[in-house]
Parts: sequence; C-alpha cells; structure tokens
Amino acid sequence: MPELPEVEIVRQSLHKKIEKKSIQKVIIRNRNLRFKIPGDFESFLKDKKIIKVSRFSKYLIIHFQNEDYCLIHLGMSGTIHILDKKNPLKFTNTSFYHSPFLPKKHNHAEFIFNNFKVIYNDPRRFGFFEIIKNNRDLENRFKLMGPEPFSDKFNLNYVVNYFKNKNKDIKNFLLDQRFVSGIGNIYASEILFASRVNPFKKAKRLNKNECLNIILNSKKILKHAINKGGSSIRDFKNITGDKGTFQKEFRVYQQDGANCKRSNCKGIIKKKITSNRSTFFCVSCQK
DNA sequence: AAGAGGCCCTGATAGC
DNA sequence: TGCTATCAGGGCCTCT
Repeated sequence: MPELPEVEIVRQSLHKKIEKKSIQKVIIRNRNLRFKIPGDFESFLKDKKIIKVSRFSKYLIIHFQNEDYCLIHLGMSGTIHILDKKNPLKFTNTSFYHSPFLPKKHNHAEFIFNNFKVIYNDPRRFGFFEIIKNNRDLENRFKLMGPEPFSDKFNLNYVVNYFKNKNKDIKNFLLDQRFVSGIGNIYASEILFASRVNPFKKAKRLNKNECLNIILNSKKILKHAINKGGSSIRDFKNITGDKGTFQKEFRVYQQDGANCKRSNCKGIIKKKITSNRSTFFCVSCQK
C-alpha cells in the first residue's frame, strides 16, 4: 500500500518515537522477507543510537551514529507498530493495512528499546531491510532512482526531455521509479485525472502543458495526501491513532462505475488493467 | 535497450 | 459452509 505520503506519515511518527533512543536488542521472528534478513542483522543493530529517521521515496532511512544506516521498505503490506510496555493495551498505530491492534501473525522483527518495542509486520513479505555502512553507499543506493515529485529536479525540462521518443504510456512512467520516485498505483491515477490526461497516452505524445500539469499535480496531490495523513484503504477499527483520510478524497481510484466528479463532465469512471495494475480514469475528460 | 509481463506472498472478498 | 478465483499500496527479473 504505502506510497510516498503513507511512508512519510510513518516516518514522522517513528522519528518522534525513536529519535535519540538506543536499540537494546533486536529479535527476528521470521527472516523471510523480499530479501532474507541477514544473520548478523541483530548484532549489527544492538546498542545503536538513532540520530533521526528520514525518508527517500518509499524508503525509510534510520540514521545511526558513525554513518551507519538501516533502510526499511514496507512493500505492499508492511506496517510498523509501536508497543508501549508501560501501557500494554495502548498501541500507536502506524498501519495503513491492518487493524491498529498488533497482529499476531507475520511479525518479522522486534526492535526493543528501553520501555517500548517497534514491531515490523508484513503478511505478504514484499518489504525488506537493508543495512548501509557509510555515506557514500547511501548516496549510491538511490543514484539510479528518479527525483521525488517535490524536488526542483522534477521540472518541465526534465520531463519533456525524458519523454522524447518514449513509447511507454504515461501511467507506467508515473509508476517507474527511475523516472520519478515515490508515486504508486493510487496517486498515479489521481494525478492523471487531475491533469486531464489519459493514462494510456504515450509519453512522447504529451504536450508541454500536459507535462506541466502532471508535474504540478504530482507535487500538489502528494502534499495534500501527507496533510491528510495518507490514504487508509483497508479497515481501521477502534482507533484514535494515525488514521489517514485521503481515501475520502479519491476522485477516480476504486471509483469505477461512478459518475465523473469533475463539474460539467458527464463521463463515467472506468477501470482498466495494464501491467497487472488497475488504472482508473474518466472516459470523457481525460484525453 | 526500451517495454511488456511474470512473479514473489498472504489474506480479504466475491461468486458459486 | 466451503470451495475456487480474483485482486491488493511494489519492484525485481527475464524475455523479446
């Protein structure tokens, strides 16, 4: 689930909770993630003090002293839960997929701090951890990825040049992390709707104005989603924690069959599958 | 070498 | 009720 806005919301709460704290111990319950958790993971993280939690694209970056880092990618179903020992019944929810209550199954890793635990849960196992041991490796790690939508590098020149002679359709480019980093399947559809651009239009056929609209709407929609706490598209029950509300503002995602929400448009929202992913768009106003 | 498609995995839901 | 099929926020790998 988690696209850039949801990962940012997780980052904010995680940073607040673990900044300047030390990991006392790491317990691995299940090493099988997208990439197997290495055998020395626990010993490497033991007694490490967290400087801060930052983010690039959909990656959380835990900063330790001495240029050590741990990347966390949540994949499709990864969630991070904070379990407070002093209040064992109270959970700080950073989940967008599951019930806020700590799931019993699929806890892969537990990070034990002085008086609380951080738990990584991931039913589908598409997420992963990655240890990075110096600044240069951290820079190189993201070198092949495109700029974030918010970056000044994601501008008209960049996009127009990138799209020259490109036959791939625009929806697939928004999902292509080498072109732009952090957009996923929900926001790609929403951005193209806001830009009035048909998702299946070939990138090289887009004019300057359409490119500009896509750029501006990418920045605007992701920022708005962050302000709304991200999108929570699966059930939340009995929670007063970090629940996103941007799903209430979806204009096309999961809206197939509905009337187009753009005033003066009489179109219907349709769903089409490309590259194994659903795409939602208005048949009338997205040309 | 760009682009399309398969695949990793579990769980929720729909349909019979 | 219980089965089977389909779909889900991502991204890596292979094939053409």
